[in-house]
Amino acid sequence: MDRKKQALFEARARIIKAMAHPTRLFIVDELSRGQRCVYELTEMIGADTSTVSKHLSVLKNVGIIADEKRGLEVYYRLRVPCVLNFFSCVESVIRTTAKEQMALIKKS
Amino acid sequence: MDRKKQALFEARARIIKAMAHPTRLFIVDELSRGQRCVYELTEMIGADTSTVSKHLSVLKNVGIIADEKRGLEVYYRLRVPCVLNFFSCVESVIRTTAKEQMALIKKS
DNA sequence: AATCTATTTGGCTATTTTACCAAATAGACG
DNA sequence: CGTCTATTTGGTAAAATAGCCAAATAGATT
Repeated sequence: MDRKKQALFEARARIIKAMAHPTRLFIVDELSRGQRCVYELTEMIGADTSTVSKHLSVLKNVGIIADEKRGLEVYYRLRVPCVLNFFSCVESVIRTTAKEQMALIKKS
Repeated sequence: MDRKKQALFEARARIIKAMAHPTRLFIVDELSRGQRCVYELTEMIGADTSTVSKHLSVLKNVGIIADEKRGLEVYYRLRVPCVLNFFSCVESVIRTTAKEQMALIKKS
């Protein structure tokens, strides 16, 4: 694998890694329904504000979400909505696995 | 966030996390072009065989790839090809970010 | 200017992930 | 049977991640 290809896969991994956490997936899902500020998300998630803020910055750093300050609150929004497509594929991985396990159970 | 919703996002994160590594993205990409055995992948990747084997088992454990032993070799194949869709979205995240940075440079 | 509010940052610990080496396993083949 | 080959597993050290608390910031508001 040459240096260029390596760099490509590293760049891709950085973005996918940003999605690879339940809380951050929740945030992406929630933002797909509109802008939310930090304390709205914090309440729904039920973690420390600082924790939520850090999750938001992970998503922001790779460009998945964007923020905008309005008054005291900072509102976040989805910048690249196609990340929602991840979900349908992920569901299909889950379904495929479930189906196979079902088949195994029936056999035994 | 209730327990059920939490579990859903955890299940999804587990699958996305399996993709969140450059080497594993390379493997997925390579397997999209056909079955490969461990030493073929190891050669392309240029890491220890045991390292590659472990990456393969991460992908296999969540059901993204499947294996089949033939003779001495173990052949791996993509079980849920839709994971390739991740790439196009990831590219669009990269493109969006790049465009914005370009705009910033022009302004200054 | 002082204070209050929403958010971010720094610091710390616990946990997880990764990579390599060495050793174990599984099966093919002389 | 013993050996050779491809792969997996166990062990370990280094690095990355996640969560909380406390402290710092940035702006509004009085």
